[in-house]
Amino acid sequence: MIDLRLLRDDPDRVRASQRVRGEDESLVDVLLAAFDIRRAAVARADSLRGEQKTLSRSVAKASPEERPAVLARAKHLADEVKAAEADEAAADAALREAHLAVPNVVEEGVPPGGEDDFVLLDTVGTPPVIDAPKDHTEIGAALKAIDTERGVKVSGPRFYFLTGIGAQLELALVNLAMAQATEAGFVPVIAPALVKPDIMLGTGFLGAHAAEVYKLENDDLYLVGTSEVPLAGYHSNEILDVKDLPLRYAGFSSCYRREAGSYGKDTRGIIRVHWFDKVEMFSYIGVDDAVDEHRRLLAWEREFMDKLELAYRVIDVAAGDLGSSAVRKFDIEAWFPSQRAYRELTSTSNCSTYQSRRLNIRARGPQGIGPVATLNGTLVAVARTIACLLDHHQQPDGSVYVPAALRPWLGGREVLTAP
RNA sequence: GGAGGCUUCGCCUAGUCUGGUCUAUGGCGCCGCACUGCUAAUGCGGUUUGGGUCACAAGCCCAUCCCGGGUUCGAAUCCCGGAGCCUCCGCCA
Repeated sequence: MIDLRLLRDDPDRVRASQRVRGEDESLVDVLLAAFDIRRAAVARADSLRGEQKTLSRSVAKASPEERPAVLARAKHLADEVKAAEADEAAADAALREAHLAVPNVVEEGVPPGGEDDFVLLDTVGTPPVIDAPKDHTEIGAALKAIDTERGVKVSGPRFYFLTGIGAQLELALVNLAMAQATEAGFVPVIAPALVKPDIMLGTGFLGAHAAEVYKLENDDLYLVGTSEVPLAGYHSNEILDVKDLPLRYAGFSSCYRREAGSYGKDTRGIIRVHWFDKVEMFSYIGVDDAVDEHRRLLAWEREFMDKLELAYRVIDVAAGDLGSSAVRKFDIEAWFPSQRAYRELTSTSNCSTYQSRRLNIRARGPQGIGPVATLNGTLVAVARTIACLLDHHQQPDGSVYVPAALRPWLGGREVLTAP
């Protein structure tokens, strides 16, 4: 939900944001109009209610002779109030709808355009040169680490079992990520993967990407696609203390994605799956510090990539490819030798006050109560990272090299070999 | 799943039976001022949140007593529905 004051003061900035996102500029004017209509409706209902209050108080004081007349007037006024309140409610609903339809106002400097219009910020490491590289599905099967066949048998396409060293690899990655996050001052959190509708709506996932989300109809709950959702909801309807900011959480949870509209994409292996586990960084921070915090989240993501000894690049995602909550997004893409391509492994977004407004999260400081910014960043999306590790660190003899940082969590193993 | 109790502006609490300055009482905490070598104590004042008007000030106005409806000129208070918490019973791990 964008700041309506910003909209009123500088509607052109919001229009410009819509333009670089490739979205409808007229939504801005719809929102402006809805805002004006609501303000007028509120003013009218307020003043009628005020009159009614005064009049109804005078009923008790009225003498028996004047009472019938006063009552008659009061009754009439009560009808007017009722009508005005109905108008007010309708104007409120219209404003809300228009408000939800406008995505966050992008940060200055975000590249315009769509998926292919990203700007390359950095390239790290040298992609390994491998003769006839195998992909992670083949390697994972040989190591008895990934069982996609039985995943499909039991749960359907885009499901898998991690077994043996594969299961251990997940635990190792999660432990490594959690250790790094904890050392950086994040509070480790195990978060629920099912949330209520208002939380899902508040984080902005029921907008353009609603088709991506699993819903449990019988229970009116959603399966989260990332622990960003429960971590954003964690402080919903709360007034935080500015002294406590930034609040940083590292959430571990399972993540569920319908992958609607990605038919035929990455059908092999565990790069694109309906369920995976993830450690996500989440920050609540003062509005003025959000841009710096975004850079810090990116730095922590890079630190983790470095620990995994992967060749990767960092991109500044174009406006049209941002989620509705984000003002800016940086992705880290790691090298997959079997695909001869960089593929997204982590992603960090600055959501400024978009989520906190929807979720009613504020902070109290010396200057009173004000908005807070929320930001998120992936530390490790386990399945895809395992896929990358197997692919990237495969050896000619079929074994897989274990990055030094991961070894303590794998009983000191330096290579993974078939059991 | 069954029975009962509870939910008031940070926390605790008065008020609900008997609808009308409830424009919500008091305490704790917090903020400011005064007093005092310092601290503490004491005294005085302030302290829900959101919205409208407006300069995003002050002031004024509206809403807010778990949520949603209803009755009424008027609801914290009466009626209906829902949620959450607690206790007991049942069931399950």
